[in-house]
This record gives sequence, structure tokens and C-alpha cells, in this order.
Amino acid sequence: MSNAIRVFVVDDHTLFRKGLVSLLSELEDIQVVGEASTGEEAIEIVMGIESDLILMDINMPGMSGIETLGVLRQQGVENPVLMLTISEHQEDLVEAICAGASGYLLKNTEPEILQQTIKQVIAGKSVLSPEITEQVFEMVRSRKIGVEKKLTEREIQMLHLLSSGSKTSQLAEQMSISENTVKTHIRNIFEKLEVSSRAEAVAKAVRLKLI
Amino acid sequence: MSNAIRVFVVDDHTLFRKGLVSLLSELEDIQVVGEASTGEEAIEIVMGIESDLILMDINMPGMSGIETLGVLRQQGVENPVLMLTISEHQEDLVEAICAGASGYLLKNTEPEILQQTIKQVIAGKSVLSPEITEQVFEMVRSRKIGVEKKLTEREIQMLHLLSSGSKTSQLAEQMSISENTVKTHIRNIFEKLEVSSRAEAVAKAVRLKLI
DNA sequence: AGAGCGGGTGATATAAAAATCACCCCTTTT
DNA sequence: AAAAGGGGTGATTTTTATATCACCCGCTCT
Repeated sequence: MSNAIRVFVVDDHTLFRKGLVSLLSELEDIQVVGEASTGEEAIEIVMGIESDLILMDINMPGMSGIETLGVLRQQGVENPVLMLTISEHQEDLVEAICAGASGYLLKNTEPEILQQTIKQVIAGKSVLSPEITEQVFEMVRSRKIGVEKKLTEREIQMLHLLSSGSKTSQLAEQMSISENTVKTHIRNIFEKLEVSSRAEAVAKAVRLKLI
Repeated sequence: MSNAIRVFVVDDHTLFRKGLVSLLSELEDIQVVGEASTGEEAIEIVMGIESDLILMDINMPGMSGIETLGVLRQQGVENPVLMLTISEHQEDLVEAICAGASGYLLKNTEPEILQQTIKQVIAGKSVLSPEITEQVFEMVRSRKIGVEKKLTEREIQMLHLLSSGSKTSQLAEQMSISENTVKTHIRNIFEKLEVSSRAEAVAKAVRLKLI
């Protein structure tokens, strides 16, 4: 099968890894092209072979799956990496995503779902286990996540004055600071709100109910 | 069909709504028990009938789907609400989740996936469209994830050791710091987690999946 | 009564974030 | 071309957060 998905498996638990490899090998459209029991081993092998997707455990002795992913990305490996772990920790999830993971599945996932997820990831999609999605919802609700970085007090003041039409010289006077500082604050606002003009900044701030 | 899922549909686009209702009605295990074309109408009808799940559009004239959801929750409606929208805006996603949505699907979703998702939501799970999951990844990567009440590295270590039963003297030795410092770290943990004892702190940390 | 342990107040050095400013470039207007 | 305003790079000061420690209080054992 020339168009089978070539999967590489990284997990320190031999029993789990072997079982997973056996399971995946039975599938028509998936081909296991290699396996490793540590991050160090994974890096060495992956750099030398061709593969389409990496299944990576997180908790491993030595390098963690996240550190391993970081090194692989640094070495130019662009393959999608699907984390397959027992960890529901927020920290692991956040770090895995930041390190460049394409998905985050728990090990209690049903084989069919895993198969389905592998195909979705190959298709360029991002996937999370339902439990992890729930975790994300919780993070959002507890405001640990926001749509934008939090603005500081001075930045909010700046936006208020900006929205009432003040220009740089007036802002400087009203806030008792130099014009240079005004501009710096505004630049920081631009970055946080992901905009590039004063008008946009005010519009977005109003929309986000920041002012 | 007594155990069919009773669905209520809210969407201002009549053509889409009618099509959706027709599609859902054909399914064995789903029964459409009502529909509305505005948020106001939805609130009035939903309060008067029995239903298991609400499919809600977001962009509607008058009340938005998010505002409607907010009012419903305020009125004590506990039904899971699945947002079904064309909006991929992060703001809409965040607001929908905060308002109490159980899922967020794009309107380009395949009918079978919609059916599958409705069942998952009824089973208490949280679901996102792949494109939306991608948005979540983006938010995490761009650090819009403020993680405000984040504990420091030392505090996390402390909790790990605490959870394995260490007492002050042992913590001090294991972390190579004085007992006084151990106590200070623990006090800071108390404040951040809003608790007042070690046991509570560990319990809350586990519940928040911080350790 | 005196160890032993959990919990609380205050203090200090260092690291990180916020606030401040000077100077430069580009466009528009005069 | 000079002036004025918006937008950008870099650097410094001030404030806040983190990590560290010393000392005190109150309870519970023995």
C-alpha cells in the first residue's frame, strides 16, 4: 500500500507500545515505520527515516515527549506530532501545543477514534480528546484564557482618551507624560490587540468591552 | 420514539433552519421539538416546552445567539446548547464558552458529524469543530492564554511533594531550602488557590489538574 | 512543660513586567 | 522643504513577583 500513512511510535512502556504498533499494523491504511522507547532514541531514528506522523507519549524517563518534540522541531522535522498520553494536566497540554503538537489524545481513546484522528491530523486538522476539550472549556471559563493579552491600567486610560479623539500631544498632557511615552504605550496596545492603527485599536477595544 | 433526543433549533436564516430541521427529522434517534428565528422567540418557546438540546446560531438580528444563551442560563435553563455558526472568530468562541455552551460547530459540518456531535454533547462531552480546535491552538501559542492564577515552578514542585505525604522538614530537605521558605511557598499557594490548609491545597490542585 | 508540626507576619535579594523617555522614519499638509 | 502626526527601535527607571529566610503563635501529643 503505497499511500498508507507512515507512523512512528514513541513510548517508554514497551507493553503499551508493542500493543499499539500491533493494533496500528492491522489497519489497511496505516503502516508503522518505526518505534522508540525514549526521546533521545526517537530523535535519532526519526531524523534518518521517512515518516508522515509521530505518535508521542509525554511522560518518559529522560527527555519528556514535549522536550523531544521541541528538539525535533528545532532540527527541522515538520511532521505532524500527535501526543498520546495519560496526562490531563493543563501544563502538559499548553506546553505540547506550544511545542508544536497537532493533537492531544488520551490513552483511553478507542482504537477507531485513534485511527480516525490520525487521518484528521494528516489532513492538517487539530484534534483534542473530549476530556481535554472539556479542560479547555474550563480554562476559558475561569478566564485563564482570553482573546487578548490583558491590558495594563495606563493602556486602558490611553484607550479611553484615544476614543474621545485626543491626539498624541493632548494624550501626553492629559496623562502627564511625554509624547514618546504615549507612543510607546500605544505601540504596546497595538501588539496586545493585534492591530496596527489607533482607529483599529479603539474599535477592537470597544468590541471586546475593554473600554 | 420515547428515547429520541429532543432538539430545538434557533436560526434566523429560514432556508438553513428548515433544511436542518428536515435533515434532523429524518434521523431515527433525533426529534425536532421546535424552532425559532430569533433569540427572543427562542427564549419564549424554550421556557414552555421540554427539550434535551438546543442548536443555536450566533449571528442573528436582535439578540445574538450568545446573548440568548446567557438569558436562558439566567432563567435556569440547563439544557446543553450546541452553537452552530459560520463564525470562526475567537471572540465568539470565548464568549460562547463563557456563556455556557457545550459545543461549537461550524455550519460546514457534515450531517453525520452533526448527528454524532449531538450524541456526544448529550453524553456530557464538550465538542469543537476541527477548525475551531485549530483556533484554540492558536490562542494557546500566541499566549492569549494568560493563565493568571498560574503557580510558579517551585510551588508546583511543592504540591507534588506535598501530595506524596512529605511534611515541612522533609520538603525543606528535598527542595534544598530552609523550612521557613517551605512555609512561605505553601502560604503563597494557599493564597493563589484560595484555600487555607495543605490538604485543601492538594485537593484543589488535583481538581484543577495542576499536578 | 516541651518537642513537633501547621499556620501567620515581616523582611530582603533577585528576576520579570510595566512605565517612562530619546531618537528615527514615513506620509501628509502647508 | 519644513512642520505635524502616526508608527517603529532601543534603552532606562520603577514597580511587581518570585524565592529565600528569620521569628512568632497555637495546637497536640507524650
